Amino acid sequence: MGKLDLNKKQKRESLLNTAFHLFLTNGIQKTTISDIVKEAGVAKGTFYLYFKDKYDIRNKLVSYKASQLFSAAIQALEQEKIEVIDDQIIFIADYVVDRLTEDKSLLKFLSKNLGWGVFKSALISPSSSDDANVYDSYLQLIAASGCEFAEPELMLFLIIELVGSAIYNSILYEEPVPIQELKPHLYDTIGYIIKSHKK
Amino acid sequence: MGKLDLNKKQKRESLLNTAFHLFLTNGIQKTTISDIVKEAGVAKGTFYLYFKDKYDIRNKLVSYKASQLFSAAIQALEQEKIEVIDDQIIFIADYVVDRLTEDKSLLKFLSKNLGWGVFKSALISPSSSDDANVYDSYLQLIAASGCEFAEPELMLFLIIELVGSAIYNSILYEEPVPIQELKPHLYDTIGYIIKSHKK
Amino acid sequence: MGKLDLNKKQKRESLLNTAFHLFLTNGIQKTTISDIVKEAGVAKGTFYLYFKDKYDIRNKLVSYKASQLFSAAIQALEQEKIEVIDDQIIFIADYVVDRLTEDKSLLKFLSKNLGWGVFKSALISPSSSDDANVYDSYLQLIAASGCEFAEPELMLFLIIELVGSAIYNSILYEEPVPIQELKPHLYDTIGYIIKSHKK
Amino acid sequence: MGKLDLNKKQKRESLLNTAFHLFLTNGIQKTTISDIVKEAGVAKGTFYLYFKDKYDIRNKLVSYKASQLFSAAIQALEQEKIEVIDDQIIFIADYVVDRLTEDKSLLKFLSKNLGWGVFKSALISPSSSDDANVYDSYLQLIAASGCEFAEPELMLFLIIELVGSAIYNSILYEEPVPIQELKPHLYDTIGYIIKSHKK
DNA sequence: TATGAATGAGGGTTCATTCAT
DNA sequence: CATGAATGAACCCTCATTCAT
Repeated sequence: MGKLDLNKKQKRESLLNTAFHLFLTNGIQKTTISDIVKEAGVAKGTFYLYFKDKYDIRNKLVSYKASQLFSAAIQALEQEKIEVIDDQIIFIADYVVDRLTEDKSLLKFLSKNLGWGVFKSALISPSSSDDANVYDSYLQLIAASGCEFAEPELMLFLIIELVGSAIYNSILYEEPVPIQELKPHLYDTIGYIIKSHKK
Repeated sequence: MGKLDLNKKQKRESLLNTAFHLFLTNGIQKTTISDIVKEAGVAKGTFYLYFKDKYDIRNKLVSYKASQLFSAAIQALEQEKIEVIDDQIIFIADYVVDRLTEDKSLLKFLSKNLGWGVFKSALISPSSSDDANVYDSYLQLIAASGCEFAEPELMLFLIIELVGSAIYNSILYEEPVPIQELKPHLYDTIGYIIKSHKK
Repeated sequence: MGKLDLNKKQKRESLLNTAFHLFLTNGIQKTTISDIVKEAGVAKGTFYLYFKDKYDIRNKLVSYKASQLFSAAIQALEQEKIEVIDDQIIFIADYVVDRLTEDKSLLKFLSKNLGWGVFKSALISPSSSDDANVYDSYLQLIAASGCEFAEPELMLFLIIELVGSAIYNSILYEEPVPIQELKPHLYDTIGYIIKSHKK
Repeated sequence: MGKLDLNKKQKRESLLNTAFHLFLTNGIQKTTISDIVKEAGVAKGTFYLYFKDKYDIRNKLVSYKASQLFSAAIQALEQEKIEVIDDQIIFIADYVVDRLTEDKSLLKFLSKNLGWGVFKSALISPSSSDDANVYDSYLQLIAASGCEFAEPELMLFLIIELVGSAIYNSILYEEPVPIQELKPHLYDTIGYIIKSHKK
């Protein structure tokens, strides 16, 4: 990779990092392209060499951050010796919940922008080629579980939607209960969803 | 009520209706105050006599529309002879889901703006005094059910979040499955959540 | 004076007092008619029954307050036993300076709006008929002094302009020197102006 | 200086000239940014690349014009063979008064906006680096005069305030006397102020 | 590739004034 | 006399986007 290419990559990275930082701090609406390029230290026109507009860079960030989060969860799972698929999935959910409890800005950012559509496309075709394909890992877990599931995709969908939307208020506003109190009910329900999908 | 007061109420209603219509058609971001007043047939300054800004009118609409929707569901329930609390709640959920399936614009509008916080405040203290207090009705159902529930609020929260977020993709994009296919799983899970909260 | 007339007069007074208070607090530019009527407790239309616009009420206030200030100075002079005209004028100047040092808001208000034109018309034809004619009092002082002055009006003009503009920075910003330090130079110069006008 | 920089400077100048012209013609309050950019032939946004708001451009103009005026007076003084400091200062005052008598718009503009604070900062730190420091020139005159003065700054302050405020009505409204009639009294008083500050 | 000055439509908001009640 | 809802022109300012360098 030549020096110029490196420079190019650095500019892009700088824009991505800066945008992420500003999105978390001030929200997407209140972040302007001017803000991003000023903090990234590049000229305004340069932004348009790499991204179509503000929402282009947002989508790329959502994909990247979601992919990163789930990859880390799966890696952590591999360190553990959890055999049962039910427990494996709950472990991943718990990992993600904990991570988002620590990083509330990330929670806000992902919750507001991560629908099932973005989620699937993000995890199936990760932005960087060397990133793992998270959805594949999920299917492998299922396959290796020894159980058969009627509709694994639907099952994942239900879990994701339940968790994704319930933790938002619980973590940010402790409403209707704090996250630690919510967890048992959440994981209990996840357990039921999994069980009910087993053939 | 004098003629003037009547006129005032009409202006307000006109603004609310117009704003609702434009929010559904073009989205909130792309709807400007100019658009609203132009279509409502009032002067720009008049808007500011009734609402603080665009988000004030949105919040009032969300409250009003959500309250309306759930009130209708509860009224419909009263026409039926459903005894068991589990079935009553699922009936309400089903009524709401059907209504939102018919009116996808309303689905979009409410889904994007109706978090648990807004939801509760909307249903507990409805904007119009003659509106029913939906949350009270829920508590009455619980009380009349003959069962005791550990945490009825948390139970409702889980159901609302699960349904509210899952139906969005299913209705609008038939992803991962169309709503008719999703329903059995959804109501099955709701049933489990209710059961697990019974003392 | 009938009850209705009294009410009328009260409304007018209320508007004047409120406007004065708001002009001092927020400045004239930033005071709106809405602010005035809201604080005065009358309807918006009522304002236009008494005053043409914001600048009409300002002019009336400037006249009134200036007239009041100088009348008080002349009254205070009459309590003293000062014989010489030079000392009499300096006494008046000193009284006014002290009063404006205490009430910096009044200083700002008058300094910004009291040119020689407004000043003369204010003091020659006071708003209320029972108010003293300050300029007449000045001429009487001159007449009673036993001295003859070449151009008493010009003399007063020079004194007013010198004092009026010099004390502004001195009182408000202590620039270039605090008012107590400025006074001797000021009164010394006034003394010279008077002396040089004596025939 | 590149072509771009030149263009930039021209835009800025164009805005300054246009604003000055409009401020004189219509007053500052009634001049809008729209007016300025329209007449300057640039886009609205361009204004904000060079100035913060209307008052920013006004302050820069006041500084610039005042600096220009006094520099010219000092240059004119250098052409003359006036030895005595008293006469030198009166020469400068007279030059300024004559200039403002010719250009009544400039008189209005400076009188309304040139307090002692603005004045000093304008003349001590001129906007353009190649502009003379007028206040320094004044101090040099004092130093070269052979006299010692107790408080030269205070002396200048008194003269400036007296002249600055007295000529306004005299030039514009010939009140209480036309400027030619006022001059002898004015310069007489200035002479006294100078004399009284000599040690 | 990279720049950043320039654009200008259009956003939200204010407020003096009117007039039917 | 008094009201205050309604007006709507006009304001300031932002900011995504372009394009000559």
